[in-house]
Amino acid sequence: MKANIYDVSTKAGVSIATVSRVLNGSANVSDKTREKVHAAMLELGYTPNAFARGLGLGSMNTIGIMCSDSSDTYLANAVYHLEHELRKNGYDSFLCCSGYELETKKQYLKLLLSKQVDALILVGSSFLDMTPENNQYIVDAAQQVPVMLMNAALDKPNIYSVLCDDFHAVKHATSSLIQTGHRRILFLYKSHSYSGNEKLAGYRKAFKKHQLEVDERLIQRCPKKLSENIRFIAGLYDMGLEFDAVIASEDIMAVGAVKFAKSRSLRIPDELSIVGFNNSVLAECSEPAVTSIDNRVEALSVTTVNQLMQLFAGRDVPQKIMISADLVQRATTNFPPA
Amino acid sequence: MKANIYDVSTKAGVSIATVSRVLNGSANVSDKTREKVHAAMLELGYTPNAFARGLGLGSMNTIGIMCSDSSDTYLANAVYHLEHELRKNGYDSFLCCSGYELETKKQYLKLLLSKQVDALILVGSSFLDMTPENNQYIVDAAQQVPVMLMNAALDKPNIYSVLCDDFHAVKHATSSLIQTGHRRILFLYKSHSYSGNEKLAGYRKAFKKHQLEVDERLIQRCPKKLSENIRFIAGLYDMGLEFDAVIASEDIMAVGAVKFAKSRSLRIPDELSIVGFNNSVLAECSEPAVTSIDNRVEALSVTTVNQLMQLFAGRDVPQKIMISADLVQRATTNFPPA
DNA sequence: TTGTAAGCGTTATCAT
DNA sequence: ATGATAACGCTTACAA
Repeated sequence: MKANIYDVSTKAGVSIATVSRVLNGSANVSDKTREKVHAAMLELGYTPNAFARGLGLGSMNTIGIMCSDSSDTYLANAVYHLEHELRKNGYDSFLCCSGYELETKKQYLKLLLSKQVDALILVGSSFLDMTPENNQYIVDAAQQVPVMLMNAALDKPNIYSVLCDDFHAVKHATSSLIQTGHRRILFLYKSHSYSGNEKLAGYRKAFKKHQLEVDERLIQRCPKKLSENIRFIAGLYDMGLEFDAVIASEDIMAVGAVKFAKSRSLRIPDELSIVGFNNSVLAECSEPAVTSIDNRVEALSVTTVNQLMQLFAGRDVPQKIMISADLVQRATTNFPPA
Repeated sequence: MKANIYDVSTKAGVSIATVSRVLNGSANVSDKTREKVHAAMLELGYTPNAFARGLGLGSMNTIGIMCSDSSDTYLANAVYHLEHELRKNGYDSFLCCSGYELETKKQYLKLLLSKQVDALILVGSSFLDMTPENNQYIVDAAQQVPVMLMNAALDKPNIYSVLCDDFHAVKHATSSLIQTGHRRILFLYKSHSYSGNEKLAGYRKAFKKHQLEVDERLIQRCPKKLSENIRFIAGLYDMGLEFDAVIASEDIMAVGAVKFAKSRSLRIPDELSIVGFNNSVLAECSEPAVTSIDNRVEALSVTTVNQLMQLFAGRDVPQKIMISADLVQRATTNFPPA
């Protein structure tokens, strides 16, 4: 039924080597033979076998994209742009959603490697653990193929990082809140990931800059699910924790803060200012729309792929590239125009 | 550097056939040899070559997932659940975002096929064109591998469909709006896709059932982008089009309707009732939260993969499976409790 | 239970 | 410019 290179060679009356040359666009083929071969291919409906090709070449032009959860708005966007950019460059993408369990991550990464991917892209800082041993599996993987980290950094051989300057972004946003008269700024974070820590450091730095003390009770780990985070924030409020502003490490938490404010009839931004993170569609959907830090997922994705292509081309590439964030002001803050 | 099956066989002092048997968990291997082989593998850090395996087996256990745009909330969720379910069954996923251009879709589908995927899953009704010739490329693809359509249907050999009963869902929602006193129900749609048509048919059917005429001006194609769709709806309103309810074929448009209502100080749901579609996080983020038709993307995804696995197992599977939708009531409607 | 050997469909290295 | 032929690393009858 399905034709292979031998069938084509017989039909065209040439050797398989010549067919292979035509297939790969080698210059060393006469126009006449090329025509003949093309005709034979067309007639037989020939499709080259990718496995055989991969076996011979040692590559199927395939990249493994790993993320914890591609249904997350931010990660979904990253995956989308990565896939797009990779395809532009002739690469297919294996998608792999690993969840947040270390063991699963290890296992899935191994699976991806076993499929002979040409490189790995790990999206999101959730892949970096604070305990170095827990990152060893990434270091090991990098012995086989280049590993690109998006929004994380790990200074090891064959590992490259492209990330957003979360530290300065949060520092700047916090500073703006302080300058507009806020002192009790609730900092909501999701986890102690690499970027989670960067954001928190930016928060602290802003207070330091303004010679203010940080009240540690204002730093809170917050659930991600909307219904839960609303309840969580309300819980803090009801326990007597006072705050006049919120910085959230994810837009969904900022939306939760908006909903909380509504439920207690707090005026936004007068009684409560809110800043989100990611500048996702969620920030827009909220009413009032949420001021959000744009960590430029598209630029990050494009850069990541570009770096990888440079690497494939044998060029020297920097181990770490930092892209600065934007602050998109909407109705939950009253910052003065820049 | 990297070990292959021969290295393992030498180190273990057995033949490659035995190594292969161990690799594939064949029963016909003595425990002792199995141990030896495992030890050798471990020592050499052996990883089987997937290409060679694929070449021998004719499959790499890989499924091609194609969607127009994985950054779309709904599609991102579908992709997430599909990938998850496929992995459970030992399959990897090639992700391919094709956009909405027919030529690109054709080209990408060919690309996916050239990678020797075991099946194709096309997510979203945007893959079905109203002009049958434009679907021929899908029919052709189905000659090579089974094609699963998620939220679309095409009655051709080796093509299977899993879809949500959009027709009845919209009919029911429209009916409920009529029963709660609405007569001028604005129907906002994105495109004339398969499911787009089903939804519209449900809308019309509800009016017919209640022996009411449909005002065609109330059926409007609406931009997807939030800022644009708010403007679009406001435009209709300002042109004098009267409506007391909105049914949107996507949550984002329903959110647009909410924002429009806010901008004109229309009370929700008293002066304007709104129903969205997909029951996505966007519906929750809105204020007030939007009543939305839940087309059960997870159930759809799981079923799609299950069907595929049945098919692989050689069992007979129905060409078309329909799953009914849920109506999730929130604050933009005042339907009586069911 | 284990081994031998023939594929699987390419690419690449030689010759010619 | 073209053709033989040896890899590539694995699976799987068929033998033993």
